[in-house]
Amino acid sequence: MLLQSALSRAEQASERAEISLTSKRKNVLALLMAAERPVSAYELADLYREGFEQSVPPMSIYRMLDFLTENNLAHKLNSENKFISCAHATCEHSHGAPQFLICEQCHKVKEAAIDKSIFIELEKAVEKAGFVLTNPQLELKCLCNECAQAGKQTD
Amino acid sequence: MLLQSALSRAEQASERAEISLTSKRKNVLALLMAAERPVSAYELADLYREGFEQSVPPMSIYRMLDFLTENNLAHKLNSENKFISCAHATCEHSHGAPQFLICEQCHKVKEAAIDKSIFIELEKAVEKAGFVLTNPQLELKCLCNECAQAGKQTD
DNA sequence: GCCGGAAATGATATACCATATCATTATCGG
DNA sequence: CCGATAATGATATGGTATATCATTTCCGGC
Ligand SMILES: [Zn+2]
Ligand SMILES: [Zn+2]
Ligand SMILES: [Zn+2]
Ligand SMILES: [Zn+2]
Repeated sequence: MLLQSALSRAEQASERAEISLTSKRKNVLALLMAAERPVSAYELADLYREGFEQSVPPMSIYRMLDFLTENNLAHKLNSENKFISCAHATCEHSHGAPQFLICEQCHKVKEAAIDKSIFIELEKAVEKAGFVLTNPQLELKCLCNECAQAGKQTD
Repeated sequence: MLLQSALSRAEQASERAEISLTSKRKNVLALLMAAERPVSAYELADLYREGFEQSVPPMSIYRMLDFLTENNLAHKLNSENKFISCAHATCEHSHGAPQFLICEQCHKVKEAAIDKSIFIELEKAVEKAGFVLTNPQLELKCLCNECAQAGKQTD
């Protein structure tokens, strides 16, 4: 079961991060990991009820998500109003500026670090325009190869 | 009055674009231009009532915004759930992939074209990850120089 | 000018996302 | 055990977005 392996991964992450990952936070993280796609806070509340047979109010989910995102165990996709587990939640990989490739068709998301050279060029361009980059997170609307392929056939 | 000059600019834009820019759409565009910052559809409904002494339901505002964004006269900032007039609404400048620098402090926004070399590198990186860039629009959380300066003093 | 279809707008309902606030419970060192 | 702090629950409310059907406006053909 996906949830099972996600749980053990969340366990590992919890041990690595020296932070108070309570059982509910861990469960929310596990649900995010099992989802493998962005989910909303309200969806998580539903998933929690179904997966753990306990009702958790959305308000609490939001707070747990705050915690998880502050600790880079999860991310918020601002352009989607959804959340996703960090691709590096289970490795010690230090967390740089993330970049999300979002398939507009199947909503699969791939997280990667922003390419170093791109990052530097971006910073330069921003500075030139009279701004300072503070919280770089790129969310790029794409098609995954599968969906791009499928699209071509029906064109 | 800002609205007045925005109206004439909207007029120009309307003439340039060979599209059916109705008077209400033009008014919404004028309001966006006068705002000079991102505004929500519901804010626009309020502004419309105040500015033109006529009540327009949010639903209609959304539709007019759809039209304006489809024709690159306005843009939606997906990460803010707000709308902004296109910086090139009044020039014949063909519209490439836009990039928005958003001041997290004062919410000023600057629109610029994505730097060509950055765009190419982005496309390469995306392709390498098994995706195809479809609708490139960068929304970068920044501080404008004024706010960055102000921030330093109070640190 | 009248007519009929298409486009635009209005009206209403509803779903979904997010936060504010106060109450309650869990946790932990002393 | 106590008191402080952190975490969670409960409730209310606000903000954003869409679905659907009704009405009006616009425009070309007659
Ligand atoms: Zn991450
Ligand atoms: Zn896909
Ligand atoms: Zn533009
Ligand atoms: Zn600023």
